[in-house]
Amino acid sequence: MELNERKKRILHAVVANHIKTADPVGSRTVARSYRIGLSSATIRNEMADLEEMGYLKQPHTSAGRIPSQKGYRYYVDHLMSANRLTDEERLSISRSLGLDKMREIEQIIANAVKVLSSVTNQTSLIMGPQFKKSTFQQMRILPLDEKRGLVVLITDSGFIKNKVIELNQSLSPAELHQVVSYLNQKLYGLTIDQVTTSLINELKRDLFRRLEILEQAFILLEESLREEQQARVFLGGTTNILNQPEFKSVEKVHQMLSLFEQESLLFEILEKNLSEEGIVVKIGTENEHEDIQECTLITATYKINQRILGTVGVIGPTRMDYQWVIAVLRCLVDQLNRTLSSDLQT
Amino acid sequence: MELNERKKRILHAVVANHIKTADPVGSRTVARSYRIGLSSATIRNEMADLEEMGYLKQPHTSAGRIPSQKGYRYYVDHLMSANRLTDEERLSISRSLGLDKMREIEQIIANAVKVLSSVTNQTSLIMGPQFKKSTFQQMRILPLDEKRGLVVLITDSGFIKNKVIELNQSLSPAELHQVVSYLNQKLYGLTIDQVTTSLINELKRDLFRRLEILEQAFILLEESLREEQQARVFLGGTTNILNQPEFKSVEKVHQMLSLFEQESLLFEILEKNLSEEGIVVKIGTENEHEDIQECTLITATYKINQRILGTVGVIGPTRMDYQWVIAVLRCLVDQLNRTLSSDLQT
DNA sequence: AGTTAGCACTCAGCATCTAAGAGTGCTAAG
DNA sequence: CTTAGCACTCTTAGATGCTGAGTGCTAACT
Repeated sequence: MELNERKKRILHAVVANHIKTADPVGSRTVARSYRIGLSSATIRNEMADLEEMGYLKQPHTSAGRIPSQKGYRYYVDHLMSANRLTDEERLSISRSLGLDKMREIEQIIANAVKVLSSVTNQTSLIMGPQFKKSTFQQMRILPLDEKRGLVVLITDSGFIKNKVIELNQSLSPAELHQVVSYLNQKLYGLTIDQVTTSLINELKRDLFRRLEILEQAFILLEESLREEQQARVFLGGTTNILNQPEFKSVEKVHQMLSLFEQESLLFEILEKNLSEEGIVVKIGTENEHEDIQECTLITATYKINQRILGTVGVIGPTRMDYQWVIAVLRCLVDQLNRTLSSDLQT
Repeated sequence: MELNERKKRILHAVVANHIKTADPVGSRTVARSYRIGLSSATIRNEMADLEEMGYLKQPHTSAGRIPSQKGYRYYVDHLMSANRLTDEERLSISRSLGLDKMREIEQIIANAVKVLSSVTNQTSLIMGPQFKKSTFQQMRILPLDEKRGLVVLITDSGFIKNKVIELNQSLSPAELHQVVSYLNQKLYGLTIDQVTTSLINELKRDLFRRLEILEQAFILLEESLREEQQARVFLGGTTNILNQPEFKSVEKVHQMLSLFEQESLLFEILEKNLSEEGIVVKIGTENEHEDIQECTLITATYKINQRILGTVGVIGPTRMDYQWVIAVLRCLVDQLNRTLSSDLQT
């Protein structure tokens, strides 16, 4: 089953050429452009072999060959050289990320996705940091007037959530302070999804006398738990797919764009790759979701202080410049990780 | 220049029919479907007149007529009956808005745009409430630890902004409190865009001794001023334009979608209509921005406590179901206004 | 054995053509 | 003023033919 050297070179040539031109590539093109030193007839025979083995396919009887999904997979796994970016390229990415100027994590994320899509010329998507995976750091209640207060919830990784609540029962500042410090003590260091309803109930029991204010204060926690269970997905360069010749028909565009509008679906797709570290390439039907089985999805995870926060990726037709996209993605994630870990450290 | 009754009816028939079918409508269709009691020949003559007067046009020599921009304008201004929604329709919109369950203004806005696009089957857009038009209500500084504090800025209309700042100089709680109450006193009731740099500088002079902490605290104000000058624009149903036959070519789709990606441009477009109360219909070249001169934009403003907060609108091809869209938009804005004013009142 | 040249064959893409159908404008009669 | 009738125009869809790119096969060559 292993390909000999010559077949590898021919497969490589076909894939590379097709990625560049989007056209089926014929034996003559391979013979001419890549110095293999063989005639087109020989290459024709080899290509016929490769087709039989499933690495190439013909869109119609008398056209050149295009890589099959298996062909792309082999290319990614064995043929493609790891393209390191030049220093200028890295610098340019770094500059447009503008990480030095940003403070808020959402801002950084939203900007990263823009950069990624414009550099790769594909659609890119990034899962915002998962709130429920952040750890509780502290909670404060800030009285606004007699009847209302502001609950502020702070986690590591730069999340601050707040909510105006109504204080049905007026507590003295001292009492309020007592409640809050009790909560802080109990919750410190837990991740948000460890703050289960049962834990909340337990705390409620302990503090039964201040139940009413607790009720209100915990609405924030519970709502956060519910709403933010699905972190936001940021999209960039959705219109880039329109530049790809494989999306010249309006129906296909429609299909993709409708998918892009369903944030929850995108989230599911990205979440699948949350566990694996490093870069993951899913080609065609390797993707579970039906609507993207004609696409390739390349993802990587980004971290803060060694903890995986979310997934960032690029989606496009299976004919994609794998080398370039992977190199860019790697560079971007590197920089993200570094900045997030140093800057937002608490 | 005034159209006689018969011409009006014919124009009405042509516009209504074309809105429904997207095809050019011929004299025979008008004669048949609408009980005008005239033969197609007579109607042909009248249509020729209407064309000469600029209300209709022919896409090519031997096709039916389609309304010109002027024709649509006349339809909207004089022919269209104000379509009141049925109670079920109003209820259905109300339910899907789910205003009773929402708390945060951004959430309400983001949901409203979804509802609007799905009900009208067009792309809809809504300008988030303009932060700079909200009035300052109070500011607090919440010490987190020795070196850091959380600045919280609260306006009416439900805005809460916050930011972690570093306190270079440790102030005693009492001093901090003093600074903060001074600021609150000075700023209360001002809109954010009245908090100009010169005012800030003035305050700085007054408080020169606490300059350093002020410096940090005001970063929040200044950044808010800058960043949020452009409120967010929320989009819904961007792919709906793909259902419209006028967007069957990929280039046009590309043009529109690229426009949709430029938030700042959308903002400008919406901002133009911020001053006018009620529903504004801009047809074709009545829009200033070039890229939407083949479209119609219908907008309305929404308010909180009598103050205009932002603009919500629907965009689509000039062939649009004006009656329906206007009715829906009116209903939606009504409900928004009512909920915002009662719920978020402070 | 493996490689290569040559040749017949296939097929998408493009342009050209035709027929059908829809709709108009004009004219003359009601 | 209205209408029937007719010639004319123009789009659309389907059919036809041509061209170029590319293949598969065979036979000759190394």
